[in-house]
Amino acid sequence: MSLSHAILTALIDENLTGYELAKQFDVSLGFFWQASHQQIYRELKQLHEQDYVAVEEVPQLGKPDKRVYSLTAAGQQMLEAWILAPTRSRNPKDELFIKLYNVGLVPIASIIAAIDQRQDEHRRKLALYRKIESRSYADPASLSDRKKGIYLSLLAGIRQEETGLGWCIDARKLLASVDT
Amino acid sequence: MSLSHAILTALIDENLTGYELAKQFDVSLGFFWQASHQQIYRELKQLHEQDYVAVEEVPQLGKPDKRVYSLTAAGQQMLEAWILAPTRSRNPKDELFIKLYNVGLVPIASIIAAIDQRQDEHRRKLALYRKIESRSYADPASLSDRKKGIYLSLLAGIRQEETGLGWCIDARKLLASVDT
DNA sequence: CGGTACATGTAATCTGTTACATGATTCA
DNA sequence: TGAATCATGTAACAGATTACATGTACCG
Repeated sequence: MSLSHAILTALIDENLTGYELAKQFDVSLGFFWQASHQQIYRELKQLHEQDYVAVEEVPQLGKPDKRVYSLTAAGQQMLEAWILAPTRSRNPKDELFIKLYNVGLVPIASIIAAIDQRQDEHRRKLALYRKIESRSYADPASLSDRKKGIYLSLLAGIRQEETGLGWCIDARKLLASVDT
Repeated sequence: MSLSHAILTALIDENLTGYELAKQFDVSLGFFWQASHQQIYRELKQLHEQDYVAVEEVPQLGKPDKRVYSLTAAGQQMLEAWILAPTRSRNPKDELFIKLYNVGLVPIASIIAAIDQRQDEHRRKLALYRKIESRSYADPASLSDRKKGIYLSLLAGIRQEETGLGWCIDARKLLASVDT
């Protein structure tokens, strides 16, 4: 599965602890692939058993010892092979649409409330992504190759949020004609 | 979880067998919530234990007996309560972006191939959604309330695919400036 | 004194995927 | 004859979520 590949990807540039990886998965890569710390620790254990990552134990004063993970040659090879393989497309799952199939069953206000909630989420994410864009990716053509790839992910995020936001507005308009 | 709610939603208008439900989950509702027949049979068993659905066994000639499921009053109440509750937003997971974070690690042609594959998927889905739109939802304002909800789901699908398709085209352009 | 950050994990449960299993009918 | 459709399921495994568990340090 792909959590392992996401972890290996994060380890290309820097060596990280499980804790630091979990934080990475709350931002950046985490915009497109989320994982909890429990998943990450479990996955790191398995990656280590297969020698795709190496560990260095770093004792610390007053804190638990750190376990700093780094990518091995085998790990990088595995990652490269996975990139060449066909990409599995995610099956979409969105509760909001199940709710929309039930217009007429419940007061329309409750459906509209769900759309408003979604609209807020889109707005928050869009603001965040645009901030990152203007800070680090203002001139895409002059970016390094690696940054171009990351920029394209960000661009996909921006457009998805814009599309979602626009849809929320139009959905509200159409639902205004529904009573109850 | 929401598979149960998707099943109850499908049972509002018609009584269905597990097999028929599985087919529904390949189209319509399935555009936004996918499930395999194994999941559906398991879920139906649980829904029945909780009395959210009722079963009628229908003997058939030459075929295995059918088990036709219908929504109970308790099931409908449960569904209504769920619609009123806050909508959990799905954590996004898309392998393609993990691959994009690795531009520079592998020949760029392999990343472009992944984008082309995605572009095809968008095109296929878009063509399908537009066909459904022109057949059944050409005049949104005149639809029944229930159909309006379903139409909005379809509209979201159409826009998502359009956005994805546009992104693929732009991604290809930017990656044209990357060598190797 | 309470909350947040640092830092690592286990256990139980819930979902999802893949493979296996059966058997009739219809269409090309 | 072989593939597709109808119709139901079990079993094993993989992946994700939620709750539990521990303990220090620093900031206000």
